Amino acid sequence: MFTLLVKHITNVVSLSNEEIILLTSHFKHKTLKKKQYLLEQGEVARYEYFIIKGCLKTFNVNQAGEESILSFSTENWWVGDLYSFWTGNPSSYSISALEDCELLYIDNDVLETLYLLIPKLERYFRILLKNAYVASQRRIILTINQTAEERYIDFIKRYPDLEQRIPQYMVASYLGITPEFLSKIRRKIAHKPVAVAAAE
Amino acid sequence: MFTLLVKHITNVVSLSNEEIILLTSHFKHKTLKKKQYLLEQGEVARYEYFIIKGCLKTFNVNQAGEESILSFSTENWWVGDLYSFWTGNPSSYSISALEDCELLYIDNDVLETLYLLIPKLERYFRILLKNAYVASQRRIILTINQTAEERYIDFIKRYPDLEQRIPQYMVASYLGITPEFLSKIRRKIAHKPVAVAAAE
DNA sequence: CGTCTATTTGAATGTACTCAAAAGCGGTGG
DNA sequence: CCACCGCTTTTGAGTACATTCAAATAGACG
Repeated sequence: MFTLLVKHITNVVSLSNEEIILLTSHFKHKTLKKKQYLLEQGEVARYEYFIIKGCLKTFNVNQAGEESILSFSTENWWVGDLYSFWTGNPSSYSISALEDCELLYIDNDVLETLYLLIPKLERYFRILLKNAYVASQRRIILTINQTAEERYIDFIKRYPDLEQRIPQYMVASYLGITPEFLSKIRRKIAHKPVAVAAAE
Repeated sequence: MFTLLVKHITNVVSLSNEEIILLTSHFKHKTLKKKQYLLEQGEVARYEYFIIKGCLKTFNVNQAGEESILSFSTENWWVGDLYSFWTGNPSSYSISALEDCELLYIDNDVLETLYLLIPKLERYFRILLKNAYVASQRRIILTINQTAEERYIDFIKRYPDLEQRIPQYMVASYLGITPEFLSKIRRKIAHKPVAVAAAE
């Protein structure tokens, strides 16, 4: 059950067997059916989740009721709202399952105390956070200076697997465009499929 | 010289006097004149900089030669390219001074070894990183589902001081719009200044 | 004062959205 | 097995948001 998780951590920092046992003893297992929620906007986030199987979306619903998808998360990634946990403020995001999911989760307060017992764990999360931060910086640049068509081509190149698993209108929401417009982009690209390959 | 830096760190984690002395002994001081570069796109980032005085921009220049400003940084903030340091890859960003600057900087490799001597330092940077990540998530949501006008109003409310210090065409670049269009937004808002206050 | 850079203005154009409707597609029940 | 239902995707017309290009003003600085 913990294989994927332990592998993911020890790829980044080396842990002793004792540390691995201590660490995994604090995780719990959870399954989630498609469309179920892990976190609802307005709640305070208490847990961080590691995905063994399945796919989830993190999204924000604004005052006008419009949904914006911040991210998709799949196997071998963490999901949760760091901001909410850290500040104790209600979360600005909801998280829900796009497929049936299998997760491991840990209480954020327990995690903080574990940092003291296993300092390398703090390093592991600092490094993950750094990667996530870098990726989001990249996405900002992409969003502010590329057209929707360029962003879509980037998306399917970067996440070819996700493109298969996720309905198109959600991809549109992630890209910040309407489903109608994404449909038109796809039609346009289909007529010159070379462009996608050439963009390598 | 180290007052601001030490204050900033000890606001987040408590350090002993010995730790403070050890830490500050590894920092160097640097001044930068307006328009000088701290890092050029393509270089590998070696240092993290803490800003004592002044203002800088982090930006990317794409193949077409268009500049996109990723962030502005001022007093009491860190600046540097974590991605470049972490991967050893050339940086995708340049950093340059918008005003004469006074900085403290530390070699990233030295910083990594200091983490082992002062574990709390790792916590400090993890927390900073978390805040930076959260802010960039927020900006993504803002960028994908708000119009340029809404983003501009958000910007001047969030960074009223920056608005004064930074030329308008750079604000436009940060917002991902043309300077001409920002000018038109400002004219429009000027006619109904209530909107800005009402958006509180 | 002149020069250089930043900002404003306007017209024409392109990019993306809204609204309405049609077509496609996967289940479910008769 | 087919008919129907609900949901996703596609299409098209009209509109709004944002850009480009060119030119006029305004500001900063030597």
